[in-house]
Amino acid sequence: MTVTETETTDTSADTCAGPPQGDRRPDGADKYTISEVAALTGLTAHTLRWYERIGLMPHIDRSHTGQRRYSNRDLDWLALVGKLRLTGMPVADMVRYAELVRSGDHTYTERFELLKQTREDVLSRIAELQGTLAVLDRKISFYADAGRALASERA
Amino acid sequence: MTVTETETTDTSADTCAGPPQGDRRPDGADKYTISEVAALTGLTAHTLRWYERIGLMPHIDRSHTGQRRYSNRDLDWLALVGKLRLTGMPVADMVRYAELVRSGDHTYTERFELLKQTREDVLSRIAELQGTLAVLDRKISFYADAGRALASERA
DNA sequence: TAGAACGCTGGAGTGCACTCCAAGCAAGCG
DNA sequence: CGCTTGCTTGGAGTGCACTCCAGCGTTCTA
Repeated sequence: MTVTETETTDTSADTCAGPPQGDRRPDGADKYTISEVAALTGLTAHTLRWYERIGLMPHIDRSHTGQRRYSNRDLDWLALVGKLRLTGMPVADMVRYAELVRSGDHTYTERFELLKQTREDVLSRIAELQGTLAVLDRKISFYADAGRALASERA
Repeated sequence: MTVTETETTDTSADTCAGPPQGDRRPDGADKYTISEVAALTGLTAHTLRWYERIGLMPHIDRSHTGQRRYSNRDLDWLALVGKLRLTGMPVADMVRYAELVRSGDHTYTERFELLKQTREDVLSRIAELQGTLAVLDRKISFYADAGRALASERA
């Protein structure tokens, strides 16, 4: 048996997290221009082309005149990339992940490790941010008290 | 009444969060060279000088030969800056905050607002990261399942 | 007192993630 | 047909946050 999926069935599940980017065309009629994808993803056309150049995107279908035509599959991939970007993962690492996906099923373990590592990173980043919240709250309440003191002084 | 503190009594409280950067000299004997401060904060000497240049640090005391001599107060400030940096606040905003502190007590409200905004930003960043965790976990369990399937196939 | 180690300055360089530019082709419209 | 709009390319430019360099002076250790 071979697990017949390369980031398709589960990336479409991925999109259930994130903004309700609903306006998609049905599969088979899924041909988006670069500017449509830009509007859908919030990335610029420049960035989309750049992602392709650096190998973060698979090669995108072209129209008979050579213009890019993105598919729902591409949109799914971009949604995942968007999530990974939010984790703070460097672009180079995302490119590495993309390469693993392109290389086929035998890279499952490596992808698994990469994602687990990313998960750890996210967890510690959250902890870090919660640490800053504590400091922020202490300072905020200091200034709130100072404000109250000043107000009562004026009264 | 005037609240007689300019980021001193409460920044020393701030340091209770963060790594146990204990090896401090007592007040009065608190003169640190730039490389000591670098070791204490994890910043490079370059960065410390740069922080000063851009106005993120107050002017640091100098020895009779013109070398920087940092005080405990400076260390406290650096601890706060470190925390703000962890929030992802841009350096320009930290400089703005530093300017407010230098300008005196009448900027309390503005500092308060800035910190509250930062707090909001941190909160939404945490939420964002938790969103990415959901996606990561889904993908990780996909690969874990795939790994199990492959293993049972070999059995 | 020699030499290593540390510190000073202004300014240039680095790496990342875009971001923009110029020049040109292609499609749609009045 | 001309005009606008959208897309193409390789390569150059931008902004941020450092990071390093050259050339010099100072301070510590043997």
